[in-house]
Amino acid sequence: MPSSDASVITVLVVDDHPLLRDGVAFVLTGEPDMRIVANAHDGRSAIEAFREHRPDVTLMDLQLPDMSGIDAMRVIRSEFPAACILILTTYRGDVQVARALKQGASGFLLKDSLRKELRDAIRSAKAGRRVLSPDAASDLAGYMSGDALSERELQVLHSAARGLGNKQIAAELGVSEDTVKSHMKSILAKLDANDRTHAVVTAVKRGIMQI
Amino acid sequence: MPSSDASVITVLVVDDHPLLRDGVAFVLTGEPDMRIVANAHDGRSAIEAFREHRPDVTLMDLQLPDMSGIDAMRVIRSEFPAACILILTTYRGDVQVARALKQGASGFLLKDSLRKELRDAIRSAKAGRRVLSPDAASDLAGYMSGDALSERELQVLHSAARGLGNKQIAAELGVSEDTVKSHMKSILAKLDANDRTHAVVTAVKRGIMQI
DNA sequence: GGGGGACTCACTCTTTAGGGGGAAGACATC
DNA sequence: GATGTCTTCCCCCTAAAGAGTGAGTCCCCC
Repeated sequence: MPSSDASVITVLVVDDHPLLRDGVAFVLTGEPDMRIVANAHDGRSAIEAFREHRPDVTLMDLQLPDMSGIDAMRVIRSEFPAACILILTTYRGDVQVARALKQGASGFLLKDSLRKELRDAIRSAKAGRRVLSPDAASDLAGYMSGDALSERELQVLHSAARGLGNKQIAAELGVSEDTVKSHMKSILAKLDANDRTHAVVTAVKRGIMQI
Repeated sequence: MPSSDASVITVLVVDDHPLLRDGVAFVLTGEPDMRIVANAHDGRSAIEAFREHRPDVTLMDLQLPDMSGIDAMRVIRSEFPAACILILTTYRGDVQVARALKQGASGFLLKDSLRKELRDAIRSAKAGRRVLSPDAASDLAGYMSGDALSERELQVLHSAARGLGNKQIAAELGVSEDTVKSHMKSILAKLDANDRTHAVVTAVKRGIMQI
């Protein structure tokens, strides 16, 4: 999906914060080899904007009002498998980043990236290279290597965060209370948490879970 | 503390995200009556920048790497009581906003404010008016009217979020375990939570607490 | 085929959490 | 003075959580 002018990288910016979009615009202003062709503030408009403009590079926030950036990316890449999408993330150590990379993101950038990093990232993405913010990359390595919670454990923790007791969680998941307790023990051990409250907080801090 | 040119509003931007600072710069570029005289990425440099430039209006993020925006504001206003400081906040319903207003902030703006809102807010602040983002104002009213947690209750909840049990919290606060239990009962009632885990999650969701 | 997770369930045990009620002093407000 | 909230503390009780230990079935990978 080339742009109309082969020498210019066309960019779509997807973020729900106008000021951040303006910041990107500011950084890219004056760069002769890139041009913002569209902005979007949510997932739906991002998908529409992509269909209309076929940008070379899309900067996509993970947190959008209507859907996650990952879902928007999935839709776009299902239609345009060659779409080049860079994830913008606010928080260091966001576990979503790993999921996004698995699903074809071209890389990710912390929102507190410097101007040069942003410009370099866009050019690298256009060139087909994977782009990883150095700061974020170390975090990624951190929780990739660390004890990851299993799917079932995540389900248990999510239910616990909703204020459910072990018995209620067991009913919800269709298992025995002992099983839930067993999962919870693993969770506490993996997260090095003192109790379920601490576990939820730790998981949120590490980006393992969103609340 | 007037600027060198009385017809121009001098602005100091304090935020740890370069892209957001650039966004503000982008929005203010082309406005003949305002000029960014300095940027700062943390509290310390914000205070220094204020001393050096005496801006008419300061845009201050609440979350800074080295100290809270409120602390930075307090230092600045202790030296320059007439300092005009607008709080920038990312999250709707941030309870910190109420505290900032009490301590002399000129107003607050959500970071997803539109360009016009930002420009208007700066001019209003310079003119001595209080500025409240409409969206944020309703949130403010919401948790002002709702069952607010007392200081002590917040302390208990914070300790609980760190994985402490009632006994440990009691030791930390220098009170009896029964007192902590009593506070926790109030917390659960006020937040309509099933247990402490749910209470922490609810408090974070409502912006009452940060983790 | 063996090792290692993940998921499941069971048992016992101690500690903790949470619900109920009551009460007192400090302090501000009306 | 009365009202109300905050903070502190006490009693009771049941239900729940967490620690320890063991064990069965999967399934994947080496």
